[in-house]
Amino acid sequence: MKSPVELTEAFRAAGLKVTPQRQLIFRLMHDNETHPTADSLFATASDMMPGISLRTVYQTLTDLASMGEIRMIDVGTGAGRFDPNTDDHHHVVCEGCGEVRDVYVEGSDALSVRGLDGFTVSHTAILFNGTCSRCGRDAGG
Amino acid sequence: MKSPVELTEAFRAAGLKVTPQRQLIFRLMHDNETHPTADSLFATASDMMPGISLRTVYQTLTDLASMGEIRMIDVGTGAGRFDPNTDDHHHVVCEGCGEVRDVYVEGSDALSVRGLDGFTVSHTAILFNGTCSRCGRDAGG
DNA sequence: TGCTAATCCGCAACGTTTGCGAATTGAGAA
DNA sequence: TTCTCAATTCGCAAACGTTGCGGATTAGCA
Repeated sequence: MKSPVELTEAFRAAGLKVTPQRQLIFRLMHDNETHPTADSLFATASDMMPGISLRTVYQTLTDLASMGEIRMIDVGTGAGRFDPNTDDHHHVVCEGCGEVRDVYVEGSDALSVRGLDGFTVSHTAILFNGTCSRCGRDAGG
Repeated sequence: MKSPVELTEAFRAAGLKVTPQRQLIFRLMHDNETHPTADSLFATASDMMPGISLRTVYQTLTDLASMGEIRMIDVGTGAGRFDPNTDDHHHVVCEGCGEVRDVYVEGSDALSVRGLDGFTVSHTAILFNGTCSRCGRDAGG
């Protein structure tokens, strides 16, 4: 995603206003590799700006996503995650703690796929499920 | 998944009872390639057995899943889907009508993956998003 | 036939997300 | 700077999918 300064310009150019709430979310999402949920981002934002509403967090995240600056991802843990990394990549989620990390996959063009007849594929997502080093250690594995 | 008759044996062997409601769901799920949601299965079941509850449908699907007879899949369309196909396979979902079809992928062993360090991967899911032939035609594509 | 644990089912509750509307505010124009 | 108006904020309620609870019922075995 763009930097907070660039996002400010982009929002104004799109006829959207730049509010203190939005600027805070710009900063909290920039270079954020934790794949936060709307709620966890809301918790962090609330510490820095008491009174900000969850509704506004959702609103701004939706705006950023529709501008292509972030991506909403679904890793099957209930709540959606938001990812400022818009490069072509995939994800691994820890079944223990829910941590999500970016995964880069190459060579998928060489896959042999059967069953897509009639479908025009617009997007492919690979989701790895597993256990992170911390949870694997804690579980005595 | 096993046949309704085999499931009857398996349930009893596991100390679970075989009720008319469960037998109906066994039949409705057997060879079912529509990847139904709990609610759509409930609608079909209600036609054949008025009075059956959504709660029982969920319960039985959960039981079947924990016995490994079906799989619960999340294709990002809100409600979970249930799949009696327990072979190693993946899915494609139509962004227009929500239809889900099985997809078989070979050669994934040859993928070059970066970012899984520290993770013990237990399951990998590939989800294709796209448009089915019907929806593509309707959209004038 | 009788016993007992398993099941059924309706209801309420949960977590996530969105619609609504009144009050507020950003940002360009005057 | 002040004005103006559309965009935004925010709390509330509701939608959605799913699960917990508990009393009434029932399958399955002796």
